[in-house]
Amino acid sequence: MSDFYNKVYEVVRLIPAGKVTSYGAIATYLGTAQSSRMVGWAMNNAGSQFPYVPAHRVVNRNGLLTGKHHFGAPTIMQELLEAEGIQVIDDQIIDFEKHFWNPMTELDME
DNA sequence: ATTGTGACGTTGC
DNA sequence: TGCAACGCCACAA
Repeated sequence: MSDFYNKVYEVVRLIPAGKVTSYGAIATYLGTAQSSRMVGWAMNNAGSQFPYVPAHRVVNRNGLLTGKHHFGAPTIMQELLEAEGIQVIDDQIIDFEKHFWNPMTELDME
């Protein structure tokens, strides 16, 4: 497993409940801001990772649940987010920026 | 080594 | 304001 993937999973696991972040934010934190797509693709294998990777807390820059189809059921992602107190309407996170969790701002001081 | 793709992002029309 | 196209990097075949 490439470190890139590992880092992605690591950061995603660090996302506190009730918070969300974007693929681009993670990519930028990892230093590969242009590889935002890679982040999403990494999540593709997240299901095989342990422990559980809260991929539902990772959305696109629009706060849209673009990857919900990869959860097995298109409703799981929204359900999980709502369970954490995040309002989701039509795959769109309400107050996205308010729930936004920036990895470089939160754990940049290393 | 080359080609294709991807849960994104940004720019242009 | 909405949709289309391009770019970009890393990984799989």
